[in-house]
Amino acid sequence: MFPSVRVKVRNLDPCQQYYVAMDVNPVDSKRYRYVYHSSQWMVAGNTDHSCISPRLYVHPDSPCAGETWMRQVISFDRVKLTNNEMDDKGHIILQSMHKYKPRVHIIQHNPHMDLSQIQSLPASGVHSFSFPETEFTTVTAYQNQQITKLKIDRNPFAKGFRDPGRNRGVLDGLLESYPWRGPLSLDFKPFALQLQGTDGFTSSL
Amino acid sequence: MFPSVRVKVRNLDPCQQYYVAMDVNPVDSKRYRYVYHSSQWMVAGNTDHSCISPRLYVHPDSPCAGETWMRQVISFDRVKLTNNEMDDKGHIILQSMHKYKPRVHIIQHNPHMDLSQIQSLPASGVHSFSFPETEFTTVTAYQNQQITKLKIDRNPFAKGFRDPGRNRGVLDGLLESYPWRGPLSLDFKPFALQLQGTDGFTSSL
DNA sequence: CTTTTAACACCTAGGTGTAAAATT
DNA sequence: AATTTTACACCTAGGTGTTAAAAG
Repeated sequence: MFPSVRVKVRNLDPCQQYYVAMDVNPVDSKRYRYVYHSSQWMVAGNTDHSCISPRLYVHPDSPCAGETWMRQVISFDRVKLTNNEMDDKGHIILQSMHKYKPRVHIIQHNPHMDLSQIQSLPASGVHSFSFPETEFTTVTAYQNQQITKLKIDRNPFAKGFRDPGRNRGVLDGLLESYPWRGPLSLDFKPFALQLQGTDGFTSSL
Repeated sequence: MFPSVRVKVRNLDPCQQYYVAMDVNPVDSKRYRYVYHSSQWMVAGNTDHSCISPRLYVHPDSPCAGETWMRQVISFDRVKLTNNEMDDKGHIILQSMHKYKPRVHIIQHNPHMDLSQIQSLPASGVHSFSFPETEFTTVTAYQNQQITKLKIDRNPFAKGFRDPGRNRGVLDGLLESYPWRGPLSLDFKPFALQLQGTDGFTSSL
């Protein structure tokens, strides 16, 4: 998943232990198609079969003290997406041509529970955050050439496809429409959610 | 560090949480030199200055339930050694031309303590194990050609130096003198330490 | 003289988009 | 016709011993 979700969190108890996790929720029950001439995603029908329960990606630094979580940008750059409903590698399962929105969860560590293998969210002690600007549409082949160029330009692993001369102008325009101002900001005080920046965001199924 | 220390552990409380860690202790206060004609390490003097407190490598799966630790071979294949006393990357600091022996520690997770950043062993709740056959001598350049060949043959990252035709006979002899019978075995019952196998073992400083 | 460092070629391991083929 | 899969070249990232130079 690139760009990856990056988050800063505040107002945790420095001495308390927390798990931090991410999942990805459907925005609606619609299937979409991309209309080239208007450069827009349009509703193309309803979701066939409702999906399995969404998988949880637990941040590999978990569990960790609030102090440590707050000191760093929390980056979910190892999250993997798949459209294979039979996936056995723990990847997050999504349906192609659908809209999704990531959620970030701050989970208070309860010493009485063994969370080392958690696969779903506990019933209590969880605060969840999501950011409208991180909504994205899943594809198996790119529909929007601007997204392709954004990825080639920003992802180090795609360096082989950069064309230093020819595409410069295109990229400049791209960076305007996909601002890149740093990590999202979580404030742990309930009802005091605050955004610090935005990330352009796409899936790369 | 190759070969890496690999260990199986038994008789943990399946529901208890444990940290597993490794450190490397000096065997004596002697400096050694390798004598070619007798293919032996000989004492060459005493250690100049006694070292800093040994660094602890905490296994990245920590903390984890006893059940999970027992289900898998615990492999310390990410341990890094250095002779740089000013190292700031958390590597284990050793002096070259000295003898060392790794120790494995099973640390009961105390919910009242934050062990997520432990740098030294707690005063209680620790069981430590070491295996005589894992003793090794540190070098900055290989002294013993058998060790070189063992590493080239067994380490996937050294595949580029394998010579399929010419060295076959030499390697066969090597494998006899450096048995490779699988992971070491830890039994958590005190005073019931039991070895299941042995690892040939060298540093690659 | 012995020991250590640094640049190097050669690997493993795995994250990219591309293009053609396969599927629906 | 639209969507998905597969093989591929091209990267990043980093673990090997070698070799020649440097250090002691």
